[in-house]
Amino acid sequence: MTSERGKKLSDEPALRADAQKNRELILSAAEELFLEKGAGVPLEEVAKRAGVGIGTLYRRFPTREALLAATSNERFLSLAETSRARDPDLTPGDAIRAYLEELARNTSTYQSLAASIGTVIQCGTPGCNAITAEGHRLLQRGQEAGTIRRDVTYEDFIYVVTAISIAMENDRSSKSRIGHLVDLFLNGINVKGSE
Amino acid sequence: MTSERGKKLSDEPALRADAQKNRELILSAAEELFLEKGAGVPLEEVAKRAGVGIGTLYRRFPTREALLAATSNERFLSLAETSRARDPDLTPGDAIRAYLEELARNTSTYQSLAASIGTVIQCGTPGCNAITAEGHRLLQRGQEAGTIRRDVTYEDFIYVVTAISIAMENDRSSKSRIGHLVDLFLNGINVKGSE
DNA sequence: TTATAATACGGAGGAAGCCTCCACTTGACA
DNA sequence: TGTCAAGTGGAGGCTTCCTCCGTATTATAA
Repeated sequence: MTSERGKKLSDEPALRADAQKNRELILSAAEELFLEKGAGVPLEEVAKRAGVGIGTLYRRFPTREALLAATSNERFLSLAETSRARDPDLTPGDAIRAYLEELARNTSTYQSLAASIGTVIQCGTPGCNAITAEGHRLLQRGQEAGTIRRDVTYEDFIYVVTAISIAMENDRSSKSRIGHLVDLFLNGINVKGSE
Repeated sequence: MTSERGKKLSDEPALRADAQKNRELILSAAEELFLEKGAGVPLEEVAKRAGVGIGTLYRRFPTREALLAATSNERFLSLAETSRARDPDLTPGDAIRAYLEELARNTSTYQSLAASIGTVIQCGTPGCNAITAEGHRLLQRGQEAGTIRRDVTYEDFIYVVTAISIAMENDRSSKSRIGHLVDLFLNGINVKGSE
């Protein structure tokens, strides 16, 4: 729903040592449980596994999305980094293909994350910012090269990732369909039906 | 989640008069509240507005999805009917475009319906069956005409409708983007980038 | 009609989650 | 070592879900 909370910009006053430790306990408990039971796992269960009170969890991560963004932070950073690194070797279209496939695969890491990935990705963590910036960059590059339709927006990327991730959730066996679905979209956004 | 419940096939033993009346009271209360407050409205509130007990509501509609499918029944029937009727006047691609746009618009009728439309549409009501059959028909027609890629499935239609509807919910201003997003998808599933 | 059996009703109540609030504890720093 | 801002935790209030079962109503057979 909302997404204006969970500001994780670096104007933060630096955590006290114990708080920092708890933050990390919460993050690894959350990571475990999201993997085991999906993004909808009761937050009380996360707090319990982390060995902290529920109040502590909520103070640090005011929303579930903030916690999801935090546990995804490193994956997002590395995804953006990888994308930037391989960029010179690929055509604009192939770079976008790789980006979308990885983002979709990533979103399928936690069951039930799909529907909220659009919100999560706006949480303002370094990872979220990096991945968003990289997406914009790839899109712009593709459009400047004249191979991507001008009316495509970055939001379209997110919609596609959402659709694909939902598909993955409904049919676990279809991991291989990520490529197929990205393909359809790419075929759609190309200026000419190249492929 | 599950979707095996809520069988609405006509092997039902016919409702008693009072039960039939209550069923209708529930349906109109639900329709009102879904419109006012979205598909996530508390079912107890629906029961209250209908003037029946919560137990009665659950006996008639074992899941929220069953209730959603029931309130959508007539819209689905008419959507399928309309699609069938205009079919001869349109190319296969345009018929699919119209179908997807209307289904997406329809799904945006109730706020928060998007995420579960895939489940709702499998509930087995006459409307659900009609709309599913029509989608399969359109897809097959397009593929036989050679204008739609062979590797596209009906599930792809549902994923796209889901993603578009989620997009609508996240960004109220983008009602007009339905056409754009359907367009990208269609451009993608065409054998050649026709358009 | 009336009796009776199958249907249906309704809402109390237990379970689960969410999130806030605040009395108490602890770390940082002078 | 004293001070106090920062941090803690979990009780408790709230919402929603859904089941269960004693009571009530309808259909039908006699």
